[in-house]
Amino acid sequence: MTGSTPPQRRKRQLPTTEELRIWRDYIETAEALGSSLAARLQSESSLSRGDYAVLLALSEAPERRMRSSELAALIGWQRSRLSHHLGRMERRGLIRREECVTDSRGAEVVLAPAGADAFREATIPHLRAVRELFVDALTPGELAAAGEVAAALRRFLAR
Amino acid sequence: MTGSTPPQRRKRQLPTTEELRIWRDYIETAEALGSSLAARLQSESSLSRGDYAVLLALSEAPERRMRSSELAALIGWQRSRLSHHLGRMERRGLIRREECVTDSRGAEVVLAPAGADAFREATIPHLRAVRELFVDALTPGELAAAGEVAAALRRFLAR
DNA sequence: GGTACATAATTGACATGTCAATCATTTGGT
DNA sequence: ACCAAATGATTGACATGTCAATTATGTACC
Repeated sequence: MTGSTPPQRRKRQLPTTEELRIWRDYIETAEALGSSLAARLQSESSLSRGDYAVLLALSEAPERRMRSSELAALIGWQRSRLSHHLGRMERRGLIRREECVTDSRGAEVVLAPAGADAFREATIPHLRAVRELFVDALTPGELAAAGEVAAALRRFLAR
Repeated sequence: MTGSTPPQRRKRQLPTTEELRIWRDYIETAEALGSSLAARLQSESSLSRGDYAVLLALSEAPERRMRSSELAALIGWQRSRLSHHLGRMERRGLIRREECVTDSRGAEVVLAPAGADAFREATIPHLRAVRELFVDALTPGELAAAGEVAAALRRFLAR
């Protein structure tokens, strides 16, 4: 050690108490919201948030099918996470996996009828929950601010 | 069905496309930030975010000990989650559990020396990560807005 | 055409989280 | 004092998530 670090320098490296308070508020609130939403989804539809994300992506995909790694990228999951989750969903009959014609390493994930049904039934309750837990809690200005904050964080993270 | 729902009515119940976009942005960004932070903590210190939350609370508690359910309430966990987690932390020597003198149903969680060490070593890297991933991504105005949004959501959720 | 490397996806081991059930103790009402 | 209900905490079963290793196939290049 060649000398002590002056306080000004430390302040540039580490968050202030106030910044830290906001961070904790931010992340804990988002996590609490996430679990509330997951609990409502679970109780109202027998789908988990993960199931819902997968089924939503497949519902919107052309032919209701998608390459496994595209799907992973689209919903932002690690491939191994998706693979495990698809295994569970396949056992429940929500999706099927088929070999890919153009690349025999690849797999295509296909929305199964039971998956489409489950998704359709879950949609309205899920959207209602988003409104009740998130949208209704914020003024229009706060909502817009939330969007800007998320966008800024996302840009920075993807940088 | 007695008739179709007029659009005005649906709009009051379900989020608009734009509101939904903001919701997804909000929750996915927070989750991505959470896992980035967890990954950095893990690689720089051998503590998980859960470990860190428990050790932080204990570090700040008088006598560095706390009743198990107080701890759960403080960090916002279900008791069973805490119980499982404490079991794992106890096996690693980070905390100890002692019987409570005033209530023999209860347990007290005590910060163990190894836990205090691990926490101390993890703190600086963790705070640095918070700054680099969160604080540095936002302007002062955005930071304040993030705080207000979190507060509003929290008030509404706790209502 | 064969070898090295990259890519797609799965697997196994294990950490983490949720839910419902359980157990022991305390508390409140009579 | 007694019993019923509430409380504190743990447990078991199982769903979910991460990491590193593995398998199989494609691609580049000499």
